[in-house]
Amino acid sequence: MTDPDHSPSQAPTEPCTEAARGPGRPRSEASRQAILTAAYELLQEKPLPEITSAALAKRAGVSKATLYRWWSSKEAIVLDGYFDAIEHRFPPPATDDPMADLRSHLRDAYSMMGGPDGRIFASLVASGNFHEKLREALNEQLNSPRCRDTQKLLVRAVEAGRLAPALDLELCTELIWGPAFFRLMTGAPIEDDLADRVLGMLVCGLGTKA
Amino acid sequence: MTDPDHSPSQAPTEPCTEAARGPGRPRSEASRQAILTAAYELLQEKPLPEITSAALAKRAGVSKATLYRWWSSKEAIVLDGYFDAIEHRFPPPATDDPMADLRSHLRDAYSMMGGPDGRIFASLVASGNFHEKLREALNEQLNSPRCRDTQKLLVRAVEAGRLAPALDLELCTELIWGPAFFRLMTGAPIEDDLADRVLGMLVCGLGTKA
DNA sequence: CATTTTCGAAACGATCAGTTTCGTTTCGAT
DNA sequence: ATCGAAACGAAACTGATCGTTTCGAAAATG
Repeated sequence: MTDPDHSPSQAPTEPCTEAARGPGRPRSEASRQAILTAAYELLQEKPLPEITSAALAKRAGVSKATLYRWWSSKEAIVLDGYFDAIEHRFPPPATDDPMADLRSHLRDAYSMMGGPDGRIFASLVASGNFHEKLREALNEQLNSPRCRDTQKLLVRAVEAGRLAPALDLELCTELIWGPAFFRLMTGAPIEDDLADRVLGMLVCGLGTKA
Repeated sequence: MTDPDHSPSQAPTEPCTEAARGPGRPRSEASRQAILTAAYELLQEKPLPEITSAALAKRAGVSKATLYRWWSSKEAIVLDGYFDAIEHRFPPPATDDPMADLRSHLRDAYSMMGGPDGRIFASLVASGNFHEKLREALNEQLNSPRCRDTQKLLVRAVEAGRLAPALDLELCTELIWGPAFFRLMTGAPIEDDLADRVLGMLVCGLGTKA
């Protein structure tokens, strides 16, 4: 019978970041980089389910054996490649104007979501629905940190008296990011001015101004 | 190769409800229903990619040939099964209180999203990322109609003076539905009171009260 | 130089979507 | 009644991809 495999063997996903101390041939750093690069390149060309381990190996110029020696699954490789590529983008702004920072942060995020990396992100999030490991990694390494960034900026705006005190920060974050997720998942484009429009409408509220 | 363009996609989705006109054995309505029911049952048990056509056929008590005689793909079958099951749920409310209607509409939607049907919806939306046909069908037959419902209620609330005039209805809708999509895609639960909290925060806005 | 480990090539076994074949069944039309 | 067109079930069949393994050769360390 089929059983939801869920890797019986504990994942060798442990990619000894540190140099091998023991004797013997050390891991090839060149291959590692080639694999991560190939993964990101392929992600730009096709959604995750259409990326085959064979194509990945071929693009990277390594064998499949090498892939599975260091990663537990195709998903793990591709995710690493994505993280590796986008790791140092969009550091949260930190000027002395909290609202400007918030707007700038949102613009960065929405700009990313609207471009090629957004499509990649969408395909990863979508795949997360079918691979709990993938979803968790995505949440822990991308979504949660980004949401924390947003919340820090929100807190600063509240402290500066620009936003209402006692805000539900988590809900705020979801309202802010919601439209991007909505469009990502429905396939609608994310225009350049969307971030500003979202922020504007959110700050003002839908209600009639008293 | 035989003509790959069997029937233009979604056409066989709506098979003759009436008896077949031409000669020959008419289509088995029992099989059709059994297939749709089986599809919905399987969707409740596992995400779409894990549903095999063989399992679908077995559950419905039909042969795979019958499946593909009437549907063009596994996705089309499953989508039909889902639509068939949820078709007549949650008609948009229409009392004389626009804001109450809006709240009630949102509660219904979020309640669905938070339950088993929401998980199914999530898996379908996620799969839509990898099947353009599926995404389009989902948008046309579910997302767009629901958003139109929301917008109608918004318009009525505006006309009643309960919401600000000249609202960007599309953006409003995305803000309203955004948090549900966000949670659906990150795997976070959707609590019973989320709809009210979203609506409350949206109507008031994040800004400091003037 | 010996040890240890990697690497590439290829093969393996399994699964799945979708198609085809074939013999049987069903029903409308004659 | 009966004929025949089309639907039906069972199962074989395509063609593709998957994760994983095996094996010998290459290479880096001590």
